[in-house]
Order: sequence, then structure tokens, then C-alpha cells
Amino acid sequence: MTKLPSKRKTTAEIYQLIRNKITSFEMFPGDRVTEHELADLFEVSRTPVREALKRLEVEGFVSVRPKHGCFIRDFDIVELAEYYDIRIALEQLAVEHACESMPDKLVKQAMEAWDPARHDDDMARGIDLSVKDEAFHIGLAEGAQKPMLADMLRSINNRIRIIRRLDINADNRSLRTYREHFEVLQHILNRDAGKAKLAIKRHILRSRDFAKTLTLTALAQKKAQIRAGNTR
Amino acid sequence: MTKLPSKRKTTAEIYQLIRNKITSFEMFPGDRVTEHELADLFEVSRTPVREALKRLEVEGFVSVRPKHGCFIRDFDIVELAEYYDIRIALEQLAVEHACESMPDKLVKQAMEAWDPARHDDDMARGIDLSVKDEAFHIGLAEGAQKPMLADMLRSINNRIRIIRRLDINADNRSLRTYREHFEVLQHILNRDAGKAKLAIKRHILRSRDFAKTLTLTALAQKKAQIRAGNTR
DNA sequence: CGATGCAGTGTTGTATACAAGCGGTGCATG
DNA sequence: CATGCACCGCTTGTATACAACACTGCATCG
Repeated sequence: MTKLPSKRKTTAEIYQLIRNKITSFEMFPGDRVTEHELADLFEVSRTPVREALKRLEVEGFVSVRPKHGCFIRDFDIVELAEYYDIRIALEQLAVEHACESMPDKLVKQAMEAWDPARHDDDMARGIDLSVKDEAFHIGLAEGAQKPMLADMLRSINNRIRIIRRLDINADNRSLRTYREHFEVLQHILNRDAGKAKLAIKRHILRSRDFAKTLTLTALAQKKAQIRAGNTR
Repeated sequence: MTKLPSKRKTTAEIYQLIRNKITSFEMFPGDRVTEHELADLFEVSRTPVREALKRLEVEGFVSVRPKHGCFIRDFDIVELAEYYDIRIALEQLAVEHACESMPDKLVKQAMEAWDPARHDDDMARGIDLSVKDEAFHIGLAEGAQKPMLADMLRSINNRIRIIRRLDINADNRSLRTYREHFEVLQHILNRDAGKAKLAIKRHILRSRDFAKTLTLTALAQKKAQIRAGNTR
């Protein structure tokens, strides 16, 4: 977040900036913003703001009411659960295909990366676990050579991130993640689709429960904060 | 396609127009178009064309290379198969949830609509089967009260339609569609998730094979046409 | 003869000006 | 006092002008 002497910003940058403002709770669900405000704020014209908002709209971050304004979309925990359900279905499919066609070499590479023995070292080196985690799940679909499936998982992750705004880093669940990922990979290496599918399902279910509680507490905290210092 | 005396067109209309040009093979995969061309063609400014293209890009119809132009996206049959696989996974999920929570009333309504006895009558009345078919599949997810799942199915259908450009109407498979849909609904009414999932899987697999051959022949025909009257 | 620099042209990216539509406010009227 | 209606401001939708950049082709130099 260094503030370089305001060079001309591009649409992609505006998109990121707004997205950050939403996910970091700087803009709260239900808030209304206008294209003009954002344009002034970022010191660009309305055009790139508009394009960024369009993109954010299809991704579900905001909804723009014609001639009226742009609203930060609300979300609910039911929606989150639904997305995790969908993830289970899709990732079981990915794992199944991976058992059939993911090359041993790739599987072994992934196993190295997720060897539980590496956990402490990774943590010490400040690896961003949320990024690594996402790469794992997408990687299964890509390893199975299902690019469209991978795309779809990416877009679901985008939407989940809207809801689950916290990163997975600072929790005590990280070692468990290594173990669970490693287990899935072992089953894939053994070409045991049944076990692999079960393992990935259990893993995602656990992530879901974890994400749910985490989100609820964070949201409650934020709401309390706002209620306390009602400076808007 | 009536050509009203060119009233001012809106972004949504431009979107539809371009989309039609693509799906009807008026623009062929690999073709390059510029925003300016399209703007002139439709007699609007570049702005709405640009927005329409952005939308078409996220939906996979075109890909715009920065500062270079906009290209009609190519596709391949492997991609099609992958989407059908994904559909199987998602629709099995939808059916499973439908068995749990879709109200009897909705199921019976759908059964009425898909009663094989109705087939001839529907055909005589010129019902658009492709629309009705899509409504069935989406309807299962909606009936199970999984709006996000329904959304996802919609977007997959969009992408499948890019590839499978022909409508399902003029074929000899329509009665079979009625029977297969009816069977799925029967299982849902009986709350037999196992059988329902199997039935929907078989149904989609059959659609897939059908779509594949249909697309291949249509594409071949079109290519032959172009090769014959090479008027570009 | 080949490679490389360089300018020209065409395309998208961005800024700005103008049009159109919706909502709210305030006034007039019953 | 309630209600309808007109006007005004604010917001998005569209048009146009300008900027920046990538590719192409040619000329020039090794």
C-alpha cells in the first residue's frame, strides 16, 4: 500500500483497490457508492471505475441499480455453505480424473510441497498459506487436465473469498491442512479414486465448518466495532 | 430480426446482436473484429459495444487482445465433453438436494409439464424445446433451493450453447427427453436419491453424445459451405 | 543479405461532455 | 391536513475526443 505519487491508474488496479476496500470491510455490505465518488477517490475518470464495477458485479461483490447507485452486496452464511457443497462435488470430480490421468511426477511434486514435515519450515518462512492452499485445489484440476473445471473452481474461490474475508494463515489449522492434502495426494498416487474422493470431501467439509465460525466471529466483531465508534 | 428504423440501441441489445452473430456462424471462430466496426455496424458509439464485448469475454464468446483487436474464440470438442462432465457432477448434487427439500407440489408441476403424453401436443404447438429443457435442469436446482447452484448451471449452459450452436428442436430425440425427465422426477417424488442421481447422469450422458455428433456435423457442414463460396 | 531501428497506422485505454431517467422535495390544491 | 403533481438534483447511460501502445513495413547499417 505504498502511495507512489499518484501515477495514472489502470482499470485492473482500480478493480483491485475497490475489491480490497470491500473485503477489508472498509466498505460495508449495504453501503452505497457512486462512480463519481470512486473516480474522485482514486483520481481517475469514471470510465475505468465503471469497468471495474462491471467486473465486480459479475463476480458478485457489488450490485448496481440502474440510475440509482452501486451497492456493496450483502451475503449470508447459507450461501457460503452452498458454495462449499458445490466445491465438494467439483473437487471430487477433479480428484477422480486426477486418479486417472495426473502424471506421477506432478503428484509427487505436490506431495513434496505438502509434506507435513515441511510445515514448520514453511511457516517460519512466512509462506502465504491461503495462496498455497488455493494452488493445491486448482492444481488437482489442472493436473487432471481439466482446464474448464479449474476455471470454475477459481471463480468459486473468488466468491467464497468475498464471504470468508479472513486469511487462513493465522490459525492453528495449518498443520492439519498439510496432513489432509498429503493424504489426498497419497490416494491419488495409489490411483484409489474411492479413498481420494472421500478424503477430499472430508477435507472440504472441515474447511467449511472452520470458515463458517471464523466468518461469523469476524463479522460480529466488525459490527461491534462499527456500533461502538459510529464515525460515519 | 425486424429492422425498425434504427432507434437508439442499448448495451443489452448490442450484446444480444453480437452474440447472435457468433452463434449463428455469421462470425466465425478466429475472425477478428474491432470495436469501431461493430459500432459502425450497429450505429452506436464504441462505449456500449465495448461493454457488450467485455461481457461476451467473461462468458467465453470472444477474447480481446489488448490494443490489438477482438477475436471470436475457437472451441474444441474436448472442452464440450468437460462441461458435460461438470454438469453431471452439479446436477447430481442438485437432484440429491431436490430429493431432500423440493416440495411435492413443485415436483408434480414439473411432472405434468414433462408427461410424455404431452409430447405430441407440445410439438404441435411449437414449444421451444431447448428453452423448456434448460428450464427443467435449472428448475431442479431452484426447486432444491440452491440459487447459487442454479446460477452456476446457467453459466455452464451459456458456455455449452457457444459450442453446441444448434437447437435441440428439430431432432428425433425429443420424446426421449420427455421420458428421461419424467423418470428423474418420479425418483425425486419417491425421494430415492440413488436412482434419481443415476437417471440424471444417464440423461446427461446421452445428451452429451448427441450434442457431440450434432456439433461435429454442423461444424463440418459450415466449413464446407465456407470453403465452397469463399467470399471473404 | 540479414538484422535492427524507427516511424506510421490502427487499435484499445482513458477522459470528458452530454443525455436521459428516477427519486425526492416542496408547493399548490382539494 | 392529505394528496397529487411538477420540478430539480443526482446518478447512470452514451457519445466523442484524446492518449498510449503494439504491430507492420521499410529503410538503413553491419
